[in-house]
Amino acid sequence: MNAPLVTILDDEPAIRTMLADALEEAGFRTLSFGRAREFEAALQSHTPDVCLVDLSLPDTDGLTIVHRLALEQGAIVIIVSGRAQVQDRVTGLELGADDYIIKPFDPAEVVARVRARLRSNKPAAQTANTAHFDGWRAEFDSYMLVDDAGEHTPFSHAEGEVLRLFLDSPKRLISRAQMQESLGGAAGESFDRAMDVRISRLRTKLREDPKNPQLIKTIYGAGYIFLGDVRWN
Amino acid sequence: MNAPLVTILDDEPAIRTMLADALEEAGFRTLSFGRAREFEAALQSHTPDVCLVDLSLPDTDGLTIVHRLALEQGAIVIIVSGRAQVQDRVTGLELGADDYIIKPFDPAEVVARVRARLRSNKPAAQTANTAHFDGWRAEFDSYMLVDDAGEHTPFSHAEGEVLRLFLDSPKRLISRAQMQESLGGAAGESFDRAMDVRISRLRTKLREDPKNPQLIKTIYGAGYIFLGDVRWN
DNA sequence: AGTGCCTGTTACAATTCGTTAGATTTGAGA
DNA sequence: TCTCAAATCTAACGAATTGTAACAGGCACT
Repeated sequence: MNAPLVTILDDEPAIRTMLADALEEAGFRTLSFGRAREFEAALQSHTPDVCLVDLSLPDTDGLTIVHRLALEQGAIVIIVSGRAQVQDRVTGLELGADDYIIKPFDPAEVVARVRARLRSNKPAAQTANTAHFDGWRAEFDSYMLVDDAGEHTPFSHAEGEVLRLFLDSPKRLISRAQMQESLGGAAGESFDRAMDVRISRLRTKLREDPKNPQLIKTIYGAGYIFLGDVRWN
Repeated sequence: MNAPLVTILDDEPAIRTMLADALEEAGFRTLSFGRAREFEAALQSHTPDVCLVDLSLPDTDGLTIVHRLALEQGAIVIIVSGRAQVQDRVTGLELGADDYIIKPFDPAEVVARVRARLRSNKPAAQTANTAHFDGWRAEFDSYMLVDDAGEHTPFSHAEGEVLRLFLDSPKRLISRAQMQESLGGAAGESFDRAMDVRISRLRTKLREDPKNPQLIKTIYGAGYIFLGDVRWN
């Protein structure tokens, strides 16, 4: 549970420090780079949660970096650029950037936009504590499930662990082994039975039809898969 | 598989039509509203993928709507506002908005930002996991077969393995040896019997006439061939 | 102690899926 | 066309896996 890491790639030192100061003030960790080469080298050992990228770099075309980061590595990329033309912004976003901020900017807005991206984009970099899916809202602060009609159903800590695991990796098979490891997996003898029971109880609270569950599917001999359009907020 | 639905909430008709035109041109469905009351009424029957919201509305404070949409309904909210102060933007984003676009805007940029939000919210660039063939749809995420009439039939993991093999190589002979290898081919003695049974069960779910199967043909002494116009999606 | 909640354990029911076995189909050769 | 062995189909059985109701211990609060 470290603070999210934000990388800054800009050739102007003044901008780097301005951004770094504002972001660290807001509680983020930062790494700054003036050249694409250094930045790419650092990626070997760090995995940033958000990448701020300036388009006009001395050694590379910024758009190439954006494309590689966003589409190949799946990172959250925010372009911070002096190019203010609409066409620049459109192509930047089309190339996979998640946001496009124009210089000159106010550091407070950058922080707000970084937060907004972290909030909803990648569950891996959790900062949010509420998830929405298929007419449900899961509030991990208050341990509550809320349905369309606003009806509240509490869930326990153990149930929340399973639910969080599902909501972090929707539409992907999660094996029993993974579950045991992620959760309090002191792999006991019949520990897998306990997992079954947790899931059964969670299913009940989600009002799943036992004969035909829509959200939590069992894959015989493999594990479970959570189907649901998850959005963290 | 509908086009994403974008709602527009703005009290100026000119802006509504400008946005609607650009978004529909780009392939989205749109719904426009001039007042918060109408918009909220429409939410009862529609669930938009993205909500564009103007902050200055005649009948309500726009921020209230943003807050409710984002935090309670979990919608993607983009504020489109004439208020250009940094403080407005920060509070808007802080309240849960996913983006903040300042008037006057270029419709092309709005489209690009809507796309960016939809893109990043759909995680795990799905490798094609749904196939269509001869009035059927096979959903490998949810382990469901869906017929023309929309009736759902679940298929098991083992059945899905066979089905996927067929759908990957339609109209081509698949020998038993290939099947054993592709699937969990711990080639036992009577393992081919197991394969028979899998196919038999799959045929039942596809409502094949045992005397005259249309989709899965047996080639005596050679293997099986799947006839069907497969289109992956 | 008493009450209520959480959570693992147990026991049994239900499901999945390979195996078995008998029925049916296929195709080569008479 | 007829015969027969091999190949295939599928109902039925059973081992392994999973679902869940019921029970029990632990913990917090009265």
